[in-house]
Amino acid sequence: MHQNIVQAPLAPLDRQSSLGELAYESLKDTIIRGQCEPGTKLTVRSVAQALHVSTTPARDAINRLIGEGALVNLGPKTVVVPVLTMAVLDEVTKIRLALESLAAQEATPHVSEDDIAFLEDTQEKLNTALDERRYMEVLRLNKDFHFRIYDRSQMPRLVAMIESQWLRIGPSFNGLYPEFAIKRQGVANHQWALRGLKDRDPATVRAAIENDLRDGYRRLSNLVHARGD
Amino acid sequence: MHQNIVQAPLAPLDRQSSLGELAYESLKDTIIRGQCEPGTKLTVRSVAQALHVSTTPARDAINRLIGEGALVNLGPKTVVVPVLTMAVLDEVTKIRLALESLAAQEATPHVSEDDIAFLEDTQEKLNTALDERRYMEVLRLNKDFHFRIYDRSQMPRLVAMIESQWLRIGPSFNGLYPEFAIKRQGVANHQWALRGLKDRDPATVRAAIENDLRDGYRRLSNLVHARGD
DNA sequence: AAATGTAATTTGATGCAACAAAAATGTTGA
DNA sequence: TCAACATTTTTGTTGCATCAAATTACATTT
Repeated sequence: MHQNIVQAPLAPLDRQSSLGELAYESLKDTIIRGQCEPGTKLTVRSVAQALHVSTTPARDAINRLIGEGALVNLGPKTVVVPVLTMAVLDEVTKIRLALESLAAQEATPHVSEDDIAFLEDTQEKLNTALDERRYMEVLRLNKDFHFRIYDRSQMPRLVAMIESQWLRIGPSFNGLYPEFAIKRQGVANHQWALRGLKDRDPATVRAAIENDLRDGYRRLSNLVHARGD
Repeated sequence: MHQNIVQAPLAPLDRQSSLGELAYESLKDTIIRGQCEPGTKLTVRSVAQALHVSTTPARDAINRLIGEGALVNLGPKTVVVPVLTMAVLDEVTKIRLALESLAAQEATPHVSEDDIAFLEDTQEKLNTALDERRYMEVLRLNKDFHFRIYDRSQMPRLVAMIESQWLRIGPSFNGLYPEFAIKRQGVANHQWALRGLKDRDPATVRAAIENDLRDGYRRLSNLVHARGD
């Protein structure tokens, strides 16, 4: 029995860079969107078939995602999209607090007028999307907001590490409860961060981001608890 | 012209788990020991030949190490052991401060009597090795000391992230200047950390580890600067 | 000599087949 | 009905041939 795990939301795989790279991007995108229900088994051959490539690029993509923690190796022949447990959420949150507050703090001196304009624009769109209950877009805009700041830290390795932490949490919620991921309270934190950026005050930006993460943690931990029924 | 890049210090590759896993461990060990001079090109075929495996496991190992940042992809067909620049050292140090201070702090409440005994024993051996100028062993013992603490944080993902930061710095010094990596001042920091662990005072342990990292940073940055001649 | 163009070689990527390990399935016996 | 066993299928791993791209070596010209 061949499970067709990954089919609908696949990019057509235009040929630009290597197939392994494209397979990785496509698979990652599918996972981060929550299109693969956590717990779903992934096999080399099913991924290869879904992406219309041979086993080698599929294997590469899976291995890479395992390395990032976006997939986990349960048994000897079972890789799955991990189900977020309370223990993992706690650990990832602590890691995120350490990394993202560092990025926010380091970014502050390097934020330009253009960055501020982009962030204000993004926040406005975010508010609109929130009003109109377009939650998937809210998630995307929220990510844009955060990473525009982090990018300015000029610490590319740090940004990559932060991304892989988001990749650990996203799959369990983005597809299932997008409406819970962001709420009104997040807006206040973003405004607070924007104020800190304009004032070029790293401590304020840091505090605002930390508060944003803590708020998010509370909502997510409620969901994890609720799921235990 | 076939450069035999990785030859002497290769483990014989006994067959226990997958070849890819063994190739990864062997190659990683070679790199971390500084046996591959930074800047050295690695090719799939040369690694495969050195490890007496086919190209597939060799490719897997290289890809995995690229993912971890232990190897970098310069050109389209050139992966090298990265040469540590000042920019990278600065970034990695900031990341390490964030991650390792978190690990030290979280570990403190979970440290047992056995852990303390191990740490004191390790520190004693470290002092001896330092006196007898067995610097490679000093490096190993220093790593044992730090990671025994970090392990107790009960945050396995965090520990893995810390390890990959060590992997970014080690290759450029362990093989070249092992005598500079640890000095007397490190001893005081370790004793300070031990005191904090015995008192179960997370703030002290955290401060001691941070100080240890900062001392290490000063020494390493001197080396990086000196190398610019 | 230095620059330039061309041929030979090296190299990563990719697909594929074979194999052994592990699951899944089916069957038997109580 | 369920547990234990045997069989079939699935699956990751590994090695290898092929191909196109990239690098290197070399010859030619200025």
